[in-house]
Amino acid sequence: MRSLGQRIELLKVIAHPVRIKILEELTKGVKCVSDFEEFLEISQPNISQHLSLLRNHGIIDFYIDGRLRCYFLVDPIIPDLLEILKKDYHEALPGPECCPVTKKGKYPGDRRR
Amino acid sequence: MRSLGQRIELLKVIAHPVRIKILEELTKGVKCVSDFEEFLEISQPNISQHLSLLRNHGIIDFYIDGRLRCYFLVDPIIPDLLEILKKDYHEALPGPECCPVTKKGKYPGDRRR
DNA sequence: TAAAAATATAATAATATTAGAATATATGTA
DNA sequence: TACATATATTCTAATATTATTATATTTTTA
Repeated sequence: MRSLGQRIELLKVIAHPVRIKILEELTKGVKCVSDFEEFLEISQPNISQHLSLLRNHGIIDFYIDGRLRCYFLVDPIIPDLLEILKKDYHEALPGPECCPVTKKGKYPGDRRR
Repeated sequence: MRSLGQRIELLKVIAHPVRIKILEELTKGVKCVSDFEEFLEISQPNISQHLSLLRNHGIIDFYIDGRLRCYFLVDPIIPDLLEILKKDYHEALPGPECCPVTKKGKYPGDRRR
């Protein structure tokens, strides 16, 4: 199982608008850097930086085709994670029924709120 | 559906060791602040700060019981997300079969790597 | 009503993340 | 071999996040 540290790392890496867009594109298939330049409105060096970060974390990889670098997804958690993030959840979780027990709770009076 | 911005916000909020521990505890049930003090090795004000952040994002809420604040989970995506993060994925995603098409790709030579 | 317990808020200093600018590298082509 | 194309790397300034410290608020209890 991923350690706590690894889970945090993964979340931090994904939690950026450019990087999540990159990953969403890659779930559809291989893309080279200049493909990304078409729809990400940031500079080429910046795109490369984000791609490197994703690669250093083992989330994506690439193969070389001439002077192109073709990136693709490697980490299988990514599609699942992206899917859940897009899913609609209508109901909030049910609140605690009544007087649930916290360690210090004694509930001497009425519960408020 | 959650907007891109909302998805990023959510990920950023969760991507912190203390906050993810708080959320994992809350999937088990209600906890008050001093319950958290027992197993998080950080100061009380710091715990409060993290709880406030989670609350401001609508991820948790609390009710008041005397001088206790009893926190509980509200956002239904959280248990699903935490579960996926812990799940074991053995295999990497299958790499691109052969010569997948990127916009600029012409594959004149051999594919390397 | 004064003291204590439980928790929150505010200000700040330390640290991490980010984008931008300049430059470098590698490969294909004229 | 010189040039153009595709992409990466390095350094830096701006910004955001974090933990710490001190203090405030609210509620119960003596």
